[in-house]
Amino acid sequence: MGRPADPARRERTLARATDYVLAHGLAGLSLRPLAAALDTSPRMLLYDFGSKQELVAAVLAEARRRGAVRVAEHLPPTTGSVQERLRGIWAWMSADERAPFVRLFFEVHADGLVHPENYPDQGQAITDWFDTLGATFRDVSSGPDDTVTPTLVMAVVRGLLFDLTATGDRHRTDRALDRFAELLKQ
Amino acid sequence: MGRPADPARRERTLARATDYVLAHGLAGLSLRPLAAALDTSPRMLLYDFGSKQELVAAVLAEARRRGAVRVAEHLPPTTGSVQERLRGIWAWMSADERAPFVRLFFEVHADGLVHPENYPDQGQAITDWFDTLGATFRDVSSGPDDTVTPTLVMAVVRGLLFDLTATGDRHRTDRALDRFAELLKQ
DNA sequence: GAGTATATGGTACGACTGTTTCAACAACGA
DNA sequence: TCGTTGTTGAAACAGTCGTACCATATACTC
Repeated sequence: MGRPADPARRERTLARATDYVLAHGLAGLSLRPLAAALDTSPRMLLYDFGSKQELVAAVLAEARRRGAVRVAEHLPPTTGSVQERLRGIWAWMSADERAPFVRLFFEVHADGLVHPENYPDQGQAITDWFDTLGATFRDVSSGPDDTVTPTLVMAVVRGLLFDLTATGDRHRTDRALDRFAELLKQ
Repeated sequence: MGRPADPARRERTLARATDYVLAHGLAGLSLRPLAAALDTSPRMLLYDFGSKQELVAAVLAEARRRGAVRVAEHLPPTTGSVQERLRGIWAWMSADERAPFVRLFFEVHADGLVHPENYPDQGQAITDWFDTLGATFRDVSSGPDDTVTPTLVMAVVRGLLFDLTATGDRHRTDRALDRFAELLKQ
C-alpha cells in the first residue's frame, strides 16, 4: 500500500548523471550543478543514491558497464594479422568518441593513487582486460594463461593514449603503434 | 632603506610545500592544512606566492626541476645492451622512491585533461623526454631525429607504471618489460 | 473519505574554501 | 627617534560544499 516506488527515476537520473560526468569529469563534481543540469535537485540525488560517494560509485559502475558493452561489441575474435588486430584496438580506443571515457579512466586512476580506499576494485578493472586481450592475441602468447602479452599490449595502448591525450600528436602516436605491431609480428 | 627582503623564506617554503604535495597529492590541496604542516600561515603563502594557483605552478615547476636533475644524474649515455638500458630505466622509474613523483605525474596529467588551460606546457613535458631517450636508444632508431622509438619506449614505461601503480603486481609488469626488451633487441 | 508510503521543495546547518582587510611588529637607513 | 619597507597575525568576507530537517504533495489500498 502507499504510493508505488518509481525505480525508473533513479535509472534515468543515473544515465544522465553518467553523461554529465563523462562530459565534465569527476574532479570538480558537485551536487548542485549536477542537479541543475539534470533538471532535478540535490535533494533528489541524495534521496536516490544516499550520498555523493554512492552516487559516484554508481556512475563509475555505469560508465564501466557502457565501456564493457562497447568492447564486447567491437572486439572480434582472432581474425586477421596481429598488426590488423592491434591497429583495430588502437583505432577504436583512440577515436575521438572515446575521449570522454578515456579521460574518466585516467581521472579515476589518478584519484585512486591518492585515495586507494575508495577504489577497492581498481586492480580488478586492469586485470579484467587480460581475458579479453589474452584471447585476441593467443597466437603470439607463450601459453593459454600468458599474462605477459596482454600486459604489454595494454601498456602500449594506455601509454600511447596518455601521450595522445597530452600532446594531441596523432601522427606520432599512430606511427609508434605501428612500430610496436611490427615488433610483435616477429 | 627599510627592512631587507628575505627571499630565502619563499624558497624554503616552496621546498617544503613541494615535499607536502608529493606526499599528499594535488587534488585535495588546501591552503590551511598546507600552512599548518609547514609551520606557517595561509596569509604568508599568499604573501609569498600571490595566489593558490601561482603557488601550485611554482610547486609543479619545482617538482619537475627535481625530477629533471635526478634523470640527468641517473641516465648514462649509450652503454650496455638495449635490454640493460631499458631495464635500468624501468628499475629506476618504478622504484618505490619514485612513487610520489609518479603519482603527481599522473595526477597532473588527469587534471590537465579536464582543465587544459591550466597546463600550457603539458605537451612540452612529454616531448622533452625525446631528446633524452632519443640519445639513449640511438642504435635502435631509424635516424638521428627518430621520434617513434622514444615515443614507444616512453609509452611502454608509462603504461606499465600505470599498471603497476594500480595493481601493485611487480612481477607481471617486470616480465612485460622484459618481453618488450626482447622484442626491441631484434 | 482515512491511512500510508513514496516523492519533492525549501531551507538551513556546519564545515570548509581562497582571499582580503586592518592592524601591528621587525629591521633597517638617516 | 623617525620614516620606510618588509613581515606577520587575527579576523572576517563571500562563497561552496555535502547533508539533514521539516513540511507538503502525490498516488496508491482499504
